[in-house]
Formats: sequence, C-alpha cells, structure tokens
Amino acid sequence: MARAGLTAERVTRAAADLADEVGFENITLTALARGFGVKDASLYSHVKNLQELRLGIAMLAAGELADRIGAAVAGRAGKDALIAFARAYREFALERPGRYAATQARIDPALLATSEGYRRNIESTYAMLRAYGLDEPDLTDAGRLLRSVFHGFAVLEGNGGFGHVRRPSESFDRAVEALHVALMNWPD
Amino acid sequence: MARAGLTAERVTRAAADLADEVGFENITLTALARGFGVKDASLYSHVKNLQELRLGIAMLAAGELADRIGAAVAGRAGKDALIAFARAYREFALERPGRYAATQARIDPALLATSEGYRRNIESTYAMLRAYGLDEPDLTDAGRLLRSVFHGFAVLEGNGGFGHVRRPSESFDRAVEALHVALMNWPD
DNA sequence: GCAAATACCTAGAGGCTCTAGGAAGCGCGG
DNA sequence: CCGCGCTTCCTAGAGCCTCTAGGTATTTGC
Repeated sequence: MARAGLTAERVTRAAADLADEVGFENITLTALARGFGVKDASLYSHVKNLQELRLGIAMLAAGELADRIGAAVAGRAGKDALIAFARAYREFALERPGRYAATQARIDPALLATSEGYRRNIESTYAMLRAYGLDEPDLTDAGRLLRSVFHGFAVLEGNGGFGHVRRPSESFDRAVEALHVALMNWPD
Repeated sequence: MARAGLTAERVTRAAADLADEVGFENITLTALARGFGVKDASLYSHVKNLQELRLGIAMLAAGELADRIGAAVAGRAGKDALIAFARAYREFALERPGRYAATQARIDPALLATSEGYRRNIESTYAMLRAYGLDEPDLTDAGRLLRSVFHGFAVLEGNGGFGHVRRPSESFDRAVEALHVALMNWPD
C-alpha cells in the first residue's frame, strides 16, 4: 500500500497545525495519524511519545516566533521597537494559538538552553531593554515584566477573559505605552 | 458496605486539593475516586462530568482568592494597596497552583457573570485603580494591564520560566513598583 | 537486483470518561 | 420497629486515548 511519507519534521509540523486548530493540550496522536491516513501506532516510529511531540512543537514555534519578532524589530529602536515587538508577539499568539501555547509549556531547562528559538527570543528582549539604559539586575526585572505582560495579555485575551466592550487591541496598545513610561522611569 | 459520605461540595473540595497536587489539567475522576476509596462511576452522582467539576473548582478558587485579596487590601490605599494586592495574588498562585490555574480556565461568560468570587475580584481591582484617579476607558485598560502582569508573572514563575539566579520575588516587587509608576503617569 | 533500512501494520494492555441499570445503606411515616 | 423510597455506591461495558511488541511491505543504496 502507498506510504504517507512521514518524517519526524512533517509529523511535528502537522501536529503544530493541529494544535492551532484544536488547542495545544487537545492534540492526540490518534487524531494526528488520522490526518495522515495512518494508524496511530505508526507515528511512534517518528516521534518518541506525546510528550516529545509537544516538545518538538514548542521548539518549532519558538523559532517561528523569534523570526516574526526579529523581522518586526529590524531597523527600529526605543519605543518603536517596543511597540513592534509587542504587536508581533500578540499577533503570533492570536494567529497561532496552539503554537503559542506550546512555547509556554513547561520545558526541561537543560533542553531549553540548547534551543535556538528560545535563545533568540530572550536575546531580542534584552537588546531592546538595553536601549532603555538598563543594566543588571534591572535588565532581568524589566525583562520579566515584559514577558509577564505580553504572556498574560495573550492568555487572558485567548481565553476570552476580556468580556468588556473595549477592544483588546486598544487596551494592548495602551498597556505598551504604559510599559514604555515605566521603562523610561525605571524605579531605583 | 460503609459509605464514603460524598457530597458535591466534598468532591469539589477534594478535587481542588488534588489539582494543587498534580496540576489542574491532570486531575482525573478515577484518581479522585481512588482518594475516596470509591469507584469512578460513583462520582457521577455528585458531579455531572469532568468539565463541570473543573468549573466547580474554578468557582471555589475564585472565592478563596477574593477572600485573600480582600483581607490583604483592607485598610490600605494607593501604592500600599497595590503592593498588598499583588503579593496576595502571587502568594495564592504559588501556594495553590491547581486552584489558581482553575480560576484562569476558559469559562462560559454567562456563568462567569453569576459568580460571586469572580465579581469580587474585578471589583477590588477597579476600586484600587479609581484611587489612582483613572476613569473609563483607562480603568479598563489599566485593569487589563494589571491582570496581565499578575497572571503572566504567576504562569511564568509557576512554569519555572525564570531560570535566572535573580529571585522572582525581587523581580516581582520591582514590577509592582514599575506598575505604580505607570499608573501614576498614565498616558493620554 | 539484493540487502538493509525504514515506513507502516495488527494485536493488545492499560488508563481515562461516561452511561445504564442494579443493589445496599439511610431516613421517614406509619 | 418495619417496610418504602431516596440516595449512595456498585458492576458492566462502550469508546477513545497512549504506548509496546513484533510482523510485513516498500524504498533506498550499493
């Protein structure tokens, strides 16, 4: 019978698409196999287990997010860079919810350190913050604040947690403005 | 044979405890039943299904969180109130991770509006922000920012996302300081 | 064109949710 | 104090999931 032509990468990519459709924690090897017209057991030749598949999605997604942010920030500085960074981040989270959720999954720190995508994301944050004249430990503190705001907003918006009539995109832009103010007047 | 004496409330409370132990999305009716020395099918007399049980945990947890925040903020105003609010929030998320995760689960907005706990949490946020002299739509925007920061920080810290040596509690206090600055100089 | 590598299969164990229907403990009125 | 009915808890089982073991078929590389 004809083969589906599976590889670890094609499986991971399809899993990421599936995650965007049904949610990161709802992906299933059985459903994924169905999409390929294949039995679920067959996928275990390409992927160790569900846990590892999720890890693969996370790595893939982190790289894609880093690409987007990199492209958005390129050639910008200061407040412009902050706004571009923030919008690119939010857009990714909204457009690719499954992939985005994957990037936030709990991951073994040792593995995380070796990940290209994750490293690049941290790099670009720090580069942006240094432009505000911050040094350690303020750099770490401000970086954590930024990640908290962006991630928190993405989660709350994604969960439909903003019931109000006020458009989330407007609130988001204001939040970024407020962050800019906070970064310009970083407390000591 | 002796009965376990189950009620909807005891089941929900035990489920919340289980969630704090194993994680909100890892709770299982089978495991919960095991804890009571009972078969999983028996729980369906008290709880409609897993989804409803999760909802019950969320309602319970939202009330508990509101209690803590209410107690922490009582008698304080301005920056003091902000700090007390933030710390109470973070402590709850750290001490009761399963319950906290439950409060952030996607919930039917109609049901959410009827929930005592959720309503009280929103109330206390708005009360705090009005003390900064904010009005709509700034009130909504600032509220969303606060929730984003607190939730984002809780998630990232809970996931072990802060690999750095810098203590999260210090970063958190600085973040709250920065928020205070942003609220005092809210952009228009 | 043959051997090795690999893509895919069947079979099956074990865990989970949830339904249907039955039996055992409990409280109540007589 | 005794049976009646409600509630609690049970067994049985269907359906979906993960993952292992071992087999067959298709490609690829020499």
